[in-house]
Amino acid sequence: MLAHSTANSATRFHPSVSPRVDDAMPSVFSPTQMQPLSFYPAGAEIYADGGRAEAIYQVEYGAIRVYRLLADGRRQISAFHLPGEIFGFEADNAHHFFAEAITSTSLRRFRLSPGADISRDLLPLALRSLMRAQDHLLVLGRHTAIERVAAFLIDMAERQGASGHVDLPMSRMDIGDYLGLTIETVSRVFSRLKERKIIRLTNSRSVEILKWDALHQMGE
Amino acid sequence: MLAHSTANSATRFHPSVSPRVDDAMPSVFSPTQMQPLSFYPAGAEIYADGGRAEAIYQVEYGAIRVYRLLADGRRQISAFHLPGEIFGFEADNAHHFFAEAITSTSLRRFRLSPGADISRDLLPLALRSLMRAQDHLLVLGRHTAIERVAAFLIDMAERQGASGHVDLPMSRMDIGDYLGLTIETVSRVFSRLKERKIIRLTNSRSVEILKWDALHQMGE
DNA sequence: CGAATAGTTGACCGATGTCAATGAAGGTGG
DNA sequence: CCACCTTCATTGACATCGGTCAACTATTCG
Repeated sequence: MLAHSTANSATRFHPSVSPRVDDAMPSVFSPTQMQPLSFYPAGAEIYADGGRAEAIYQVEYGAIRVYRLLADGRRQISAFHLPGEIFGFEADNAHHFFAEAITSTSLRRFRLSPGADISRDLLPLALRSLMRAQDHLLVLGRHTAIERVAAFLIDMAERQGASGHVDLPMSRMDIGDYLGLTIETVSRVFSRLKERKIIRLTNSRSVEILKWDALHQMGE
Repeated sequence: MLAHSTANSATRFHPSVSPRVDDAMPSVFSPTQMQPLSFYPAGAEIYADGGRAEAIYQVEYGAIRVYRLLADGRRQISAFHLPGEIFGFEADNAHHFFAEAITSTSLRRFRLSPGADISRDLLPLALRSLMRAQDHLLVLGRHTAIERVAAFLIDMAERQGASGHVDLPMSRMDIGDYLGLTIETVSRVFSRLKERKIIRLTNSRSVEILKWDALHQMGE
């Protein structure tokens, strides 16, 4: 029942810090708190369960997975994060998750200085994160395999601008560990969706949605 | 695959409002925002999906279930709330869940006036709620039936003071809809735990934990 | 006391997991 | 640039956990 074999083999990588400030992505925080960008290669660890939580992160480009591990290796990915999205809040000052770069990724880091009160900025982000987690609870608790994959594809499509084309930076194993399925089941569901002409795969990481309505019907 | 048959039969009940202010339960909010108590009989609706969200609630006594419904009747309970706990935050000003009293319940209601900034008070509550949702994600995504029930019992025990005795105000169907299982599976798991002398049932709603360690081993 | 509701138990079934083989894609060194 | 190797994805055969359907029991509420 090992969900994956290389969970702890993620390269512990000291991120190189760029002095460049990219202003293309508007930040939710004041410019005074602006931080330089940090780069992480694919698989690099952003933070680990048990570490001190003293910052939150915004994805500049690339993609992040945030997950927990059980003692026997089962893994639950609680969220993926795409460009513009902010992650890393905790209820106390310790991390309770692992966060890793899925592909080559650049992050902006915002220190949470103990004095400053940024609850006004943080609350809407925390609430959005809560809503997303609760949406995901419904998927994991009450959706079938094909419904889970449909919901996942719709979500990814919407977060990427809702064009017909969806990029999947993550592996089948990542998708399985996000949806509570095995890689085989994820793969079979993709095949069934292809058969039914609901999606088309350019390659295994690039999906074209052909029947948006059919997908919506399953996914929610 | 109907998860329950009476989801929408919850009595729409106009709560009677008591003028009494109970000061036994310390509030997280300033006394000026103190509200009188509202009483709800078992099954009464606190709020419904789609309604305006203009308050949050603290349980005085009793128990609450917060859930979503799918079109075909499948239900996912995202949380139970016990005395002292606060629920009802939303990312926008609309509810995206149903909330019902499980047993006869009393709530304190805190209006969220549009002007006042209570993000300082709300943030830690929202973060705690987020953590709980993420804990539950792991249970639904990667735990077996027996592990789910074990985790549930541990959680309920800890929230009730972690003595050996656990009160379950909710039905087997509620537990199933919380854990992503059917009532039959929940019942069978309880029986297996009884067989193995890990728990004892005084009656179906009252559990005594006999082997805390065995339960912990399964539940996390 | 009787009816309705909730819970338990059993037999069987099916969706998804497991194990294994094959195919496709991407990275590396010659 | 190609050949090899490694990793990832797909597909098939089979096993299993939990769901479904049904009968029975226990509890609660008129």
